[in-house]
Amino acid sequence: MNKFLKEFKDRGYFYQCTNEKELSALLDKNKIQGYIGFDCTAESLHVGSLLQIMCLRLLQKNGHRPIVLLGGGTTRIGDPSGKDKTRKILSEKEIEKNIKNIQNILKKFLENNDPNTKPIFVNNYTWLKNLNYISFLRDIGKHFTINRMLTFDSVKLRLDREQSLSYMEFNYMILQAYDFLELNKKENCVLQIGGSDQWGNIVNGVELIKRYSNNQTFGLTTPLITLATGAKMGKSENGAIWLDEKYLSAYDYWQFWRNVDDRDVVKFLKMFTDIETKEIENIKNNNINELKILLANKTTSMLHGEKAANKAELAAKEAFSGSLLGSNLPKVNITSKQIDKKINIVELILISKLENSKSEIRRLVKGKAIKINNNVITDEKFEIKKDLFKENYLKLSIGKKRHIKIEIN
RNA sequence: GGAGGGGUUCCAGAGCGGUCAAAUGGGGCGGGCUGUAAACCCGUUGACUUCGGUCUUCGAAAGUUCGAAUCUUUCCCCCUCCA
Repeated sequence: MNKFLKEFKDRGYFYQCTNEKELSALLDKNKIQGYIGFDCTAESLHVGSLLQIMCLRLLQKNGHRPIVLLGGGTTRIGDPSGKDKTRKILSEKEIEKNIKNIQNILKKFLENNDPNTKPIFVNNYTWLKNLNYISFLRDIGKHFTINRMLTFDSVKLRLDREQSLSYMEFNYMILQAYDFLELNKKENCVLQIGGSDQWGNIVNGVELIKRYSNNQTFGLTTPLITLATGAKMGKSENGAIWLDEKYLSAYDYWQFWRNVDDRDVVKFLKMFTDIETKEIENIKNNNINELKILLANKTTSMLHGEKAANKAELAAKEAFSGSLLGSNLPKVNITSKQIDKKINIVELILISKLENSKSEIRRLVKGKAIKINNNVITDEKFEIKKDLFKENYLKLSIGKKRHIKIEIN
């Protein structure tokens, strides 16, 4: 089997392929262009997209060129795959903003200087916006039969549940197929990778290209990743695990990986780090907590840089060891004036923005969840005095996992 | 187009004139145990509070009533069955 495909499987990325044998042969013979499309509905990507990104990196690692397709056009329509309801349609401005943001994140993972594997970023709006309805129907539409389209899950499931599917959404798969055709023509792209829910859309593209230009192309899908607990990956207690520092700090990102379920650690090392699979086999019986730290360091370095990862690790050590005060923790500033006004613990937490409900903070105090410099605060009227600040800052903790540094300036 | 059923707090789902800030389960949060894991146990889960209470919530608006999530009217939205 081809080296890329083998690793693709070893790492747990593989779910389905349109023609594995021939794809393997092609990859042995040529360096190719492969693409993944990213939806631009959200303002940023979260870990749910990380597997797709890793696929592109693997492609790159094997000397092939990744193409990132940003769905500026298709996001204006909305993919019905896996959705019960029509999504709200975003404004042009929002989509443009999202594209920029998402592209910046992807660059962190894919940008390099090798002319052969340097990623190509394209926005399908550039070709979709100019389509002429009549000629599109004649050239492209004639290759699709309604009979077949109705059998695809994205359509079938909606119809089975008698949930309405607009004509606009119904066309989504045709547009995605057309994207593939366009990339095949323009960039000689012969492979589309996507999540398992994209299978129907991908197959449509492969078939369209076959009929339209008689070129052979391939589709490859990745499985839906579920956590050991059965939950979908990507959400945490505090919301989505964003890949954008603006929405989730490097420290919190590191914490997300540090806190994965024991049963998921090795799987995630394979999926989300560049550590060679052989190496992972060798170390997989090491201390589980060491492995989690390794996972957190690797994933965080990849996204936020090694420096940020090291800092997060150090901060975590300080936060959880209990002895040090945690100078590397995320910090919130407070003015000397604010303290002179005699603020209490509730107000301090409000300032820290860790919580924004006084009732909730009072509840936490009652539950012995609040600590200042590792000492439990039991009185909600506890006054914040200057002598609590050692070397200009104090450590504020909520529960076992949330720690920050409050600094006077 | 005809006939029914329904919209309740993060989700599912009970309540069907006062005892309802609203059962129960899930999820979340906190505590305990531990390893920043899992499992388990306990507490908590609208906001504000001088901890006495106060204010805002049960699709939207108006009304009946001393009192409404609960009754009436109109409107909006969903679902099921028939055509």
